[in-house]
Amino acid sequence: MPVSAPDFSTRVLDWFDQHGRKDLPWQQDISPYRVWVSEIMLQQTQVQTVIGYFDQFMASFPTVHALAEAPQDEVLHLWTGLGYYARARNLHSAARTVCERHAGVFPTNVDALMALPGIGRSTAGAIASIAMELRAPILDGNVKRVLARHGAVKGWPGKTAVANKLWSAAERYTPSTRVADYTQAMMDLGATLCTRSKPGCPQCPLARDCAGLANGDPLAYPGKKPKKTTPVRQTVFLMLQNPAGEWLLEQRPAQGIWGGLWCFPELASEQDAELWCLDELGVAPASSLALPPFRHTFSHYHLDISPLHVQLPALDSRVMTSDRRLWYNTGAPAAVGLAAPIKKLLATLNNDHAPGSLL
DNA sequence: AAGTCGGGGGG
DNA sequence: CCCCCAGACTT
Repeated sequence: MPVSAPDFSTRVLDWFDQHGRKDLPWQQDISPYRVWVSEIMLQQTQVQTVIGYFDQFMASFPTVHALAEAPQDEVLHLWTGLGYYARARNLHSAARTVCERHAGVFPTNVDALMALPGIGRSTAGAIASIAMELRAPILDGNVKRVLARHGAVKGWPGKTAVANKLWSAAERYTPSTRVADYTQAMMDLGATLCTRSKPGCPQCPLARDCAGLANGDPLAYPGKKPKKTTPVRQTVFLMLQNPAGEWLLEQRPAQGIWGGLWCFPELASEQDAELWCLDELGVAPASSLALPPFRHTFSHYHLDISPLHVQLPALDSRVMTSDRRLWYNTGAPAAVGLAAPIKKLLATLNNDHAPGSLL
């Protein structure tokens, strides 16, 4: 039997009042700007991870104007390690749009929010409901799980037909009062109670009419994404160090992996190192040392990285004629974005400089 | 509809 | 190893 929408939302709200989280950083001093930044950071990223980034980002860019006026490198710097860097570039771009075309005020309807880069239907619904008390549904990973179980909606939500059913349920149950609390409640319910592998059905306010539970296998919902083999790619990180101890980094193009971040030059093979140095810098390496290879895993492929540490002789200043190259000083790091394995390698080598190290 | 885009936490 | 996370965008 279908539940009446008021009954559904009332039970969810009552549960939230008693058990929901209300002390997350972005739940304080709620504003469209703060909610927007948090929702972008939280896309495909767990709460615990975002907690380590949100306050620092807001301290650096307290207003949408501050964000709009910041250099992109600084935005990416504060995003380093969060992943999905297009989110940061889109956030920056959207901040400029809000300032230049909306006088610094966020639009107050879902369609106009969705017109901003990086804001899709679910994020627009979250901003509208949480920050503006507008009746707008969301459908993030948590809500998908709650609704798929409650309605026994079969299939993987990546399929349009399945997503449409879930959006329909989300729309139906979203109340017109206390929408902000309801939205927070549904995400919280999915994140803390209706979890992927160990749902707390006995404590759930929706257990009474949960079709997935009644079917005897709530874990079957939502359907799983079809898996396929992840390919392995190889690369060589050319870790060039000048006599001052600085590292040569290059900025990656905006499109593709690690867009806009700064990385070591990449080679197809260690054999290419000497030629690269001669062609690009006009000098031959003073010495080189292969470091232990390691694997970096993305969502869609593995990257086997072979770091090659190369010491350079003194060289002239022609190297820096490109604004997409810089000498990175780990003692006084530039405010730029670094890919996670680059950051890790630099940290490792710094530690290895401790007394007794061979490096 | 399928592919791309990170990094990390938990089982 | 596996799964997927307060998804959006491009092709």
